[in-house]
Amino acid sequence: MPELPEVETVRAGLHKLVIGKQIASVVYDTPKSYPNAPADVNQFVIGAKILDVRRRAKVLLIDLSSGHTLVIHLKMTGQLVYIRKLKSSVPSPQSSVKTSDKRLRTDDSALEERFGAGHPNDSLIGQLPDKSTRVTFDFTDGSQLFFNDQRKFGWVKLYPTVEVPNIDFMQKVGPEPLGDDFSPADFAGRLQRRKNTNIKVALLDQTVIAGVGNIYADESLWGAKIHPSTLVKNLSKAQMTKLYQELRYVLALAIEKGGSSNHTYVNAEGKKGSYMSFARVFRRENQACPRCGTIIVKTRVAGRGTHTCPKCQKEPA
DNA sequence: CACTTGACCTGTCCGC
DNA sequence: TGCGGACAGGTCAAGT
Repeated sequence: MPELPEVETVRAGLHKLVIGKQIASVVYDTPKSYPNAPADVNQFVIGAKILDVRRRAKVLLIDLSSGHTLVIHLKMTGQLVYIRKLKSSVPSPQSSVKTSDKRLRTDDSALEERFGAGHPNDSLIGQLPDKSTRVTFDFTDGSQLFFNDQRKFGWVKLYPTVEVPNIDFMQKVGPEPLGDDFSPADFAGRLQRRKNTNIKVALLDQTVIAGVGNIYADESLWGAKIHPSTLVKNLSKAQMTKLYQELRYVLALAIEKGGSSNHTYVNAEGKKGSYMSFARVFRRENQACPRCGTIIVKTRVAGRGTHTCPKCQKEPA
């Protein structure tokens, strides 16, 4: 799920929902999900209020009144789901339906039904925590925030707020591609760090540019008519500028659409993203290229599933 | 060094 | 219907 637009969507949703809330208790499954000492969690999280929710690259930063910050990486399958407390908590009739039920996962009308009334996540009351829940934050007003992560790659970590800029990751990560001060020249300059590798690898390298993952790498390369295997050093200045424009375009569009989602994904506000219906190559193999009608192919570049139009994106010799 | 591969996990899908 | 294998939107560590 989460690349820059998805994490930004979660951030914006959380910002609306949890600022000012006070954390009453925290439950987590293993130290892997929350690698701080339990004593630190007790001292700096319990009782603290949420001051701000920020994002850098694909990482979420939740600033607490204790002077500490929760740093959260969702990796492949992480979600942050907020559930408010209902005045009278009536179990949803849907709650008896297992989430493994295919109809619930794929049928939009079922999702509409689930998210129809009140806060979109109200119908999840009683369904969380579930087996994917790694961390649960209980707020003093009875509402809850769940960190769910099927594949257990993600993590939550607590740092003193003033130390966050010094975290190794923060030191190394590249600039925000949507930043006002990020120019085509900056982009071309950063790419020179990886001039001997192919452009897809360079886009996915977080130290070159922050926040690009497999979806938006494929989408932007298609937009710029550049084959993912093209070596960075063989890109013309015009191609780099075009790629810069396309990258900014797809990232901004995806944020506007609430990110990408297939079936079950919902953000903190319980809304689905709709970028996938705008995707032009990603997961559209065997379908027509929207530009020229050629059948889109799926290959493997840099060990990642890669979608291209064989006509628009000429493979280097 | 720079680049590639495997590992981390669980779940789903596809072919036999 | 069951079972093995490949694959999934991310990043590290280890290997070449």
